[in-house]
Amino acid sequence: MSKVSQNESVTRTPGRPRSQEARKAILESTLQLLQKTGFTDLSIEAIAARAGVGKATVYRWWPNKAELVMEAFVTAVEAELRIPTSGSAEKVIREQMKRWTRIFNSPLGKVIATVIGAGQSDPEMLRAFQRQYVEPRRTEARKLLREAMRTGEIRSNLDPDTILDILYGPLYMRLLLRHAELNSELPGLVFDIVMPGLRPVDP
Amino acid sequence: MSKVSQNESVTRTPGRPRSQEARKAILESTLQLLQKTGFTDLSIEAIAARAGVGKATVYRWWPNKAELVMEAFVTAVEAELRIPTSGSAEKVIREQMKRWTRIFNSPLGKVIATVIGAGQSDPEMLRAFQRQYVEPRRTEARKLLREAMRTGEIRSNLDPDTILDILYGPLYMRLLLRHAELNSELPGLVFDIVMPGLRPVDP
Amino acid sequence: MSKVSQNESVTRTPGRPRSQEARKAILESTLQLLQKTGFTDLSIEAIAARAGVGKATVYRWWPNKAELVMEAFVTAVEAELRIPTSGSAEKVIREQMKRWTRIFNSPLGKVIATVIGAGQSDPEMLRAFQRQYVEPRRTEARKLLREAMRTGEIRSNLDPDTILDILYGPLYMRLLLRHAELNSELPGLVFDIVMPGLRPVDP
Amino acid sequence: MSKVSQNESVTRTPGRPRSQEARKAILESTLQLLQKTGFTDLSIEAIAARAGVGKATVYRWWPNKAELVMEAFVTAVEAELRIPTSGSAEKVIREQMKRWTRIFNSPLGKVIATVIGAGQSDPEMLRAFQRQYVEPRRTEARKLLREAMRTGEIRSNLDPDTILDILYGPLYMRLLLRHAELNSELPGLVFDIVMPGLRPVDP
DNA sequence: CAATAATCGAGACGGTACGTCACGTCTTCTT
DNA sequence: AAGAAGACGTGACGTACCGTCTCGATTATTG
Repeated sequence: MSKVSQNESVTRTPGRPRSQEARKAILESTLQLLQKTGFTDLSIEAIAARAGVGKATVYRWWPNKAELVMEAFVTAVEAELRIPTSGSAEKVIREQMKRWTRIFNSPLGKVIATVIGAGQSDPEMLRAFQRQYVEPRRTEARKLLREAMRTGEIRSNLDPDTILDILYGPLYMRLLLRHAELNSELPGLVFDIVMPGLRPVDP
Repeated sequence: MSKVSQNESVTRTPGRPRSQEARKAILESTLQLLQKTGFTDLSIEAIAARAGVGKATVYRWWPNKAELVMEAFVTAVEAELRIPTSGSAEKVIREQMKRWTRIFNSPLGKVIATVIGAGQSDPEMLRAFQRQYVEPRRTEARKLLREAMRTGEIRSNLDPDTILDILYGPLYMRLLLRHAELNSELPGLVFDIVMPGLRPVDP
Repeated sequence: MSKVSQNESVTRTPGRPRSQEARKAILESTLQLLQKTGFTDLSIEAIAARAGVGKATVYRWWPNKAELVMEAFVTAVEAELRIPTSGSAEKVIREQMKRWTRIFNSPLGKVIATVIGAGQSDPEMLRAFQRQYVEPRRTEARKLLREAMRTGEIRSNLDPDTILDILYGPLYMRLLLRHAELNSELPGLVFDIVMPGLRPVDP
Repeated sequence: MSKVSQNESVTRTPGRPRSQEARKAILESTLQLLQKTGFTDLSIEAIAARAGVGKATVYRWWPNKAELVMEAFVTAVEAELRIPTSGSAEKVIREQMKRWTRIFNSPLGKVIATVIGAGQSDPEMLRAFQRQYVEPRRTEARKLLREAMRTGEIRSNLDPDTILDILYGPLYMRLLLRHAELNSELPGLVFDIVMPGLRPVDP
């Protein structure tokens, strides 16, 4: 029995290790440039230049612009991914919708819109977006709804995903189509209209 | 009195008139290439080549890729823009949602998603999309809803745009995020959940 | 019978014609950079930049650096390619050797050495060098020697090319190996040593 | 008395000694790649990879590609550098010229041409070539010629270097310009033409 | 019916960014 | 210390499109 760290032996790869400074600088300048130029006009050349990094270093670690933007985006969003509060499903969802309305109106909202937009020409990007952003939140939200169904807070014969799409759809639609303002009152209005349809029919 | 074309003061400009063959060929190849490559990878160079047209001819009539795509899109969508049926608001909207679900699943759906996607990096494009596609339909739909409010079919203290966003939001969300299937049952499910919240409270 | 220029009908190709300004600027900056940096360090990027020309314009007309350098070289050398004087073979060759000694010591000499040097790693370049530079001069020189053989000025059982290699070999050797000075006296020294072996044995 | 290594003051540096396997592998793969790709396309990256060696190991011992190639070249040529036979100057030189004709036609000839070619863009390389290859042989050849002048075998008022350039010039010229074949008969032809000019005038 | 004028195709132009390759240097662990 | 492995910033490669610009040819209206 030795003091060798068990099977967590990290087995360092040989060679010079990846520079964390470079990685961070790249992700940061990606995010900054993304906010001012949009996805299409965003060039790897400019990202590398602003990060003080060789272009090859970018290509060494990210296969294309989409993956790089996704990682930059996820890194920025990470803190926001959790559903923080607890309480009745109704209260939690209401607050969560308000929170995302604020996020959609912040610079991050522009990035989210850009990522979804880019995903329309880049299936890989859209898949990454689903996997890293949509699905984690959906999973938590579905759990919340199922629990609410069990307790009788909402009707139990509904598909959780459909409910979520009805609640969040208006927010995304206004984020992406910009046909109407995405103001702080919208979540409340939406909720008030939708809620009656969710409650059990007979008290 | 001369053979001047009557009073329909067309004031033909001198010089060779615009070639309608070229115009059609350009719009058609734009649409075709758009469906197979997405907006970003769509190049004017390729459009002109496929249309058998000089590049300058494209640039003479459309200022940029976005406008060209918009015109190609609107030309293709034109027939679908009207709300055809009449009857109770409930019935009309229900059918209209089903109809758009079908369109979203057709090749045209891909084009719509592409146009919205491109709009995220190109404000001009998004504005053209709103003006030429969203607004005409909204206007008709708003009228329909206001009439239904007047007759007491739905509650009168609601914002028509919010209602429309709740109904169509899930469709657009699935079109753009592709996180779940956009099948023919969705409109019914959405409608059944939302409708109770729209009806007048006390019978 | 019309005044149509016969079959010399130039049949212009369609499209914008090649820019002669660009062509000249490229050849000139090639020559200038070649003299200061050598072949290896000569970059198409730098040539294009100095010529105020797009890189693609260079690549449109020359497949690689070697061909470009060859054309620049030949353009510069063109005026020197003729054997100008006439008289006895002995006198003509003697003067020609002196002339090339001067050329080898001029900036053009550096270019010639560079071209031959580059040819060692680039067979295509060497072939172009032979075709465009060596062979034209050889042809004239061979003719001169054959005439001198006919008149009995030099022995008739010798291979003209061998004679030329003996006479010019020392010049090229010093140009390329730089092991000894290539001064103005060398041609005379070489000529005096070689000449006895060229004259008919018995008068 | 200590375990100090005796008086054979080799003063070994501390640390791991240089790997002779690595050195040989590098020189060998340099030579092999040189024969198949030419100097320009020869990359340190490829040499190191083929030798199974880290790039830094190459750079630790050779400052640049030119020096590395020179050492590889000299190592290969070393055995050929001596003038082996003795006898009359005429006979020795005649045989030496034949010998180099054979060498020039062997794979080594390609390497020599490559080295001279590379030297045209790399003064350092040319200097190394002179120092390590040209000069040693010249020194011996000059001595031979001066002895022949002393014995009256050849005229004494000639510059040995000029003579050598006349004799070897044609060989180098054909090696480098490839305008004519460098066959085994050439040395004899050259020698027969040049020799009369070397012999004393009056018998 | 010629002159004028705008459009057409073709394709060259000066640019910008692409994604790749090798450079020569560096940082890690191993020998 | 020297080794291999391999990441680093740098810079040129050759390519693809950008949007603009000449060309000659074509097709209309105007004098």
